[in-house]
Amino acid sequence: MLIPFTGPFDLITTLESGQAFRWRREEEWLTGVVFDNIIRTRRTAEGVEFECAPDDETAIAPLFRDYLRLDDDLEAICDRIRVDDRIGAALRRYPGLRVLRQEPWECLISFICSANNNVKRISVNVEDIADGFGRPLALRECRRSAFPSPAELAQVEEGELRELGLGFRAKYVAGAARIVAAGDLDLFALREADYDEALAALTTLPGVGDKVANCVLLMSLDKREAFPVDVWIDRALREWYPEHMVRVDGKPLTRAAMRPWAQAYFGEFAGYANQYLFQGRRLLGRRGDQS
DNA sequence: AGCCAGGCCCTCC
DNA sequence: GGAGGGCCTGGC
Repeated sequence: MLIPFTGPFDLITTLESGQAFRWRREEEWLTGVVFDNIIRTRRTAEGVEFECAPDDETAIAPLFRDYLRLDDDLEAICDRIRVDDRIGAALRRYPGLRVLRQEPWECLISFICSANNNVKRISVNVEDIADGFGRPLALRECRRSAFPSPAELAQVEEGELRELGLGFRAKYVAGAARIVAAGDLDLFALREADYDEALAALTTLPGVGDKVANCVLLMSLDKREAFPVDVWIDRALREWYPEHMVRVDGKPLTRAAMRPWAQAYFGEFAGYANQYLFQGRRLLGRRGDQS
């Protein structure tokens, strides 16, 4: 089925930008698991082509379109965040890169798993959680698993998660699952809450600090002003905005201070700026200079 | 061998 | 509020 779309959108770059961890690529095709479906998709000149299972494509199409945020006016957003030539260079380098609108629950657990971890192993962790405790899915010869619901994951012991290789994150995942499953935190309700309230709610969860919370807020809870500061953003800002990264006493800004600075500097779509800065700096490598 | 990976949490100042 | 250290695991 085709989702018609002729605007700016780079499907491969977006799905491989480290926002989501379950997409796998073969040539121009990407296969992932969203909305309890295996989805196989590619970009064409006419739009986004996809097939899915087990649900009907007509049922999944609007959800998948929403997931890809095709209704966001990307050019207008980029115009808003292009406040200098430094962010401007990153915007030019990755045309069509979008921020996803993911499922909050999986997004939350994924980024709890991201703590002091690398993208490759995060992907393995998330896949192992699904294979271990989620429903099996099939699309043609492809076999994957749905991401387990809060109720399903809440029944899993920390020890079982450690056996999967989650390490110290196992305790956080198990703890967060129990809280969400118990109804003590309604993730979807946070889409209606304002940024500060949603941030405060998320950071009550174990394993969720400012960085993880901002990832979940940006990538699944509609808070486009969210600005997660990780090691890559830390490097990007210090290298590209050095004059703004020193306090009046001469000491460097802490990460806690970098976020509000960036939100004020880039404005209401700071999260989009974050994604372009992240992409730009991450692809330079650990010690790479800008070139 | 040692450091690093999309941090969080706890302790101490 | 801010600095420092520990933490599972795997790769280079």
